[in-house]
Parts: sequence; structure tokens; C-alpha cells
Amino acid sequence: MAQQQGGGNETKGIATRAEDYSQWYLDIVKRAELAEHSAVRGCMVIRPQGYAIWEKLQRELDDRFKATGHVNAYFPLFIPLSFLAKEEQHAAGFAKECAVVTHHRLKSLDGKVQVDPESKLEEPLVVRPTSETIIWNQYKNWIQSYRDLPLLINQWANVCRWEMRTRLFLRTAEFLWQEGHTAHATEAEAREETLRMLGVYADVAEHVMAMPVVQGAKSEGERFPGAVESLCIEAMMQDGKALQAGTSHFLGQNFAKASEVQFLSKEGKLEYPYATSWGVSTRLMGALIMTHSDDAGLICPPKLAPIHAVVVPIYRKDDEKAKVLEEAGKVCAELRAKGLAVKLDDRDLHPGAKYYEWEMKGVPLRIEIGPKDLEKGSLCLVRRFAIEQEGESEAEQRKRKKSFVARAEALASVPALMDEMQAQLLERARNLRARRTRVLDSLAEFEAWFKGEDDGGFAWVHWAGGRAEEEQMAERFKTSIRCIPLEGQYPAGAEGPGTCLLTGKPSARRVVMAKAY
RNA sequence: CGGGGCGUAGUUCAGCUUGGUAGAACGCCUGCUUUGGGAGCAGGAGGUCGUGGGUUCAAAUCCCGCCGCCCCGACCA
Repeated sequence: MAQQQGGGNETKGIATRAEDYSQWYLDIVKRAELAEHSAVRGCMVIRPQGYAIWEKLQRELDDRFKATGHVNAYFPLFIPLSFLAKEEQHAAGFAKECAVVTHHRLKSLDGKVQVDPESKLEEPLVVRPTSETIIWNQYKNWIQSYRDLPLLINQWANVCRWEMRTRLFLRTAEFLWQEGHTAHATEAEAREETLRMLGVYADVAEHVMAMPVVQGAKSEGERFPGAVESLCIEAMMQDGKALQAGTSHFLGQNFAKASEVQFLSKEGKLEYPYATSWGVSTRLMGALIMTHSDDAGLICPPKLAPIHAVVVPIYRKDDEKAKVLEEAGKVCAELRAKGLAVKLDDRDLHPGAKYYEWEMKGVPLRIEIGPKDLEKGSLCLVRRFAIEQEGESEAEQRKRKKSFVARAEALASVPALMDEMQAQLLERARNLRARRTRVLDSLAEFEAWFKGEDDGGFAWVHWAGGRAEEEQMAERFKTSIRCIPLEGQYPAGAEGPGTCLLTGKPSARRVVMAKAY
């Protein structure tokens, strides 16, 4: 193991995926300095390394929102309790995980600063778990005519869901996200919007995060509270479990009715607009980590890497140092001129220490420059990862990641190398998912796979059960319907009707079942 | 909410059973030697031991209360 050095590795090593997948994930988050626990239960601190990735992800998403006609706005953090209560299903769905503000003042009592009991709010304020109700309350003022539609708004915000159990990035009490809230004159238009934004999410997942996803609809039991239909993208993590990576909901007229929003149509009729809402969160950071990283640390796709390449100078004596640093500076400048983010690591540390650190932090490319390179006019390029080959030793793989290339050629090759690594990561993730995907027709096969040692994966199975049957599957196998895939999402041989593996009833199409985060 | 664990230096932890001057490793700072896969030596800085009370000549240690965090499970748009 690369990280097992010099015997006492307690403070240096991280758990391997094979040993303890869950611990491995936590180790990466911590050691790559992406995030850490705060003093507040369930709330994390996103550190600069992690936030830089989130910012790039935000940019990719935001550009696409703008390109599809949306604009950004901002609504309050606090939602009056009565607003949340307006849509019954919605309120019930979030009731168990709300933070509530009940007072507005502190007071020194018995020498201690405490909540002033006399400052009780007339109406409690809920810290938004999602913003449909407060936004639609505002839309009431903005929508009167069909000419006001469609209304296409997105908000970047933090939300709070008082989860019983939290995990860094994957489920935290407070998290960052974006939530799009749109209003449309017709159902068809709103449904089209729901699909369009799901497509945007799938595009970002695959082509920015290099993370393949299945696009589909949620079953009734997994639907967003208040939605008519919930669409989602589901990704597979390296342990075979599913992670819901984004959702796009068709809300029908539920919120318009709850907030009494109506508009006059072209025909002069008073109508309720149709709504959508869609969101992705900092959970995507967890997805990114668990999709690509290895036992040496984070692997970050070039499109999201805050640093594309790190330059590590190598020298012995002062005169060597001066020459090497001069060359390193030039190399950095030339790469930056190509639009790459390059870091010169000239700290007074041994090169090996820097290698381990930047590998842990997931920088795609390392460039070593030493006296030998100056002499030969070459650069040493070391990729963060190489596609695994069967039967290959670690030493062999390490060698394959490293290449000595003539200076000009090396510099010219970097942009293409980034594209290549981006593509390889997607391919690698696709292959991994394919290895853990099965089209199954019997409960016996299903049971064997999910009760086996490796937790199964994505099972494409025929399904005609209802909520009760879903719960039965959850109890027996800890699996759930991740989604009912959209047309075009089905792998070869999985299309068409069949019979439900549990009930034996006829089924129109297969669904994806898996264990989930 | 159930089960388990933990709160002592920046971090990870030892010390607690059997009360008696606050410890280690890593990290950090300084100097010298080093630098192509986690450097070595020497010196140094750094802690009201989570919190409130009790027992005692004396409490990190024993007793009682409280608070907080982590992990596993239940739950989870």
C-alpha cells in the first residue's frame, strides 16, 4: 500500500476500500481536507479544498441554468410555520426534520446568557428545509397573467434538515444547494421543464463529474412530499450502493392552489399555474469522492479540479535550487497561458512528502522538475491514476503513470491529457457500474446477490408491487426502488414487459433496485 | 429513539482500576545537515484534563448531575 510507510502509519494511512468502505470515505474527506465536523451536531465545515470543487460545480450548473433561460434570486431563510402547513403532504413530509425558531432575544439570567422567555415569537419560524412555500407565497404577487409565465427562477442557498444521523457531505443537518422553482401555464410545459432540468443534471453528472447516472422516476413511496411526480438521477458508488444525486419534481398545481396563485389565460379564464422544482446539493461532493477515489486519496476529474497540475521542484544545493525554480516558474507560466490551473509547490519539504499530499488531494497531474530534467530538456509527468490492468503489481502501475517527455512536447500535451483523464474516469466509472449491474428475473437470484458478501448493485427487475410490497423488499433485502427509468435508459436486453419478480403480476417495464445511501 | 464509544497539548491517544508535581507520538517553531516516494539530529513553544456539584489534607483519577460529539442501527424529500 502506497500509504503504508515506515511502520508507524497510524497518522498517515487511511482505511482501504476493501477493509472498511465507510471509514475509507470519512478518511478521504478528512485527509484531503475537503470537510470536517464542526462544533455543531451534524453540521460540517467545508474547507477551502472542498469548497473550491463545489464552486467549480456551481459554475458548471449555473451556466447551464442560465443557458436554459433561468435567473437567480434569493428568498428568506425563515419560513412562517403557517406557510409550511399550507400544503398538507409537504408539511407532513418535512415535519420530523425541522429546526424551528421560537424566540428572538437573549437575556442574562442567573449569570448565564439564556433565551429570554419573554421574547417568544407570535408565530414560530421554520428554518427552510426547502423553499416551495415561501417562494410560491411571493409568486402570488408576480403571477397575474399568462404573460408572466413561464417564471424560471433558481436560488443558491443553504437549507436545514434535522436528520437523525448525518454523514459528511452525504447527509448533513445543514447543506448547500440550489433549488429551481418554476411556474408554467400548462401541464405539458411544466413536465417538459422537469425533464429538461433532469437532463441538465445528468449532463453535469456525466460530463463534468464523470459519473454515469440512471435517469428515472421515483416510486410513490419515494416521491417528494407535495409532488405529483419526482424524477431523479441515480449514481452507483464503488461499493455498489445507489446515491440519489439530483431530483426534479413536477408539482402539478398543488403549490399554486396552496398559495392561491392564479393567472388569467389568453382565453380570459382564471387558472392555476403548474409548478416544478429541482435541486442538487453538496451531496454531489460525496458522490464525486465515492465514484472515483482510491486508497491513496481523492481523485478529482480535471473539469472540477481546482488545481490541474502541481509542479514539484527537486534540487540539492542552492545553485541547483535557483536553476530548478527558474525553470519551474517558466513551466507554470507556460501552462497557465494554456488556461490551466497550476500550483508551484516550492515549500521546504521533501519531494516524497509533497507527492503523497497532492495525491491525497486529488490533483490530476504532477510535474517533477529536477537537475536531470534540466540537463535533458525534459519533464517528468506523473498522472494521478491509470486505468487498472489485470494482474498488474502496484509498482508496475506506478511506473505506468510516470513518463519522461521532452519539454515542449510535454507542455503541449497537458490539455489533451486532461481531456483524456476526464474521459477515462467516466469510462472507468461506467465499467465499474456495468460490473455491478444485473438484469434479474427471479427472487432467488435477487436474494443470492443482495444477501451475498458484496451488497449487490443495480438490479434491473420487473416490478408490479405497491407500497406494501416495496416495504417488504426493504425489510428483506434492504433494497429500494431507486427509480423507474425513463425511455432510453435501459441497457440492452432489459427493455420490454415481463412479470414482477415478487408478485408474479404482469409488469410493463423493469425498475432499478439497489441498496441506497 | 435504541446500542456502543469518546471528551486530557493543534491532532491521535496514554494516565484513572489502587487519589499525591500533566505524559507520549505526530504536528508546530528555531538551528545545522538534508531533498528524484512521507528526512535526521539538537533545542523549544504549547494543556484552568467538557461542565457543575460532592467526598478528601489532596481529584484528570472516586461519587452524583448536566452538556457535547463520533460510530452502528432505526429514520431519511
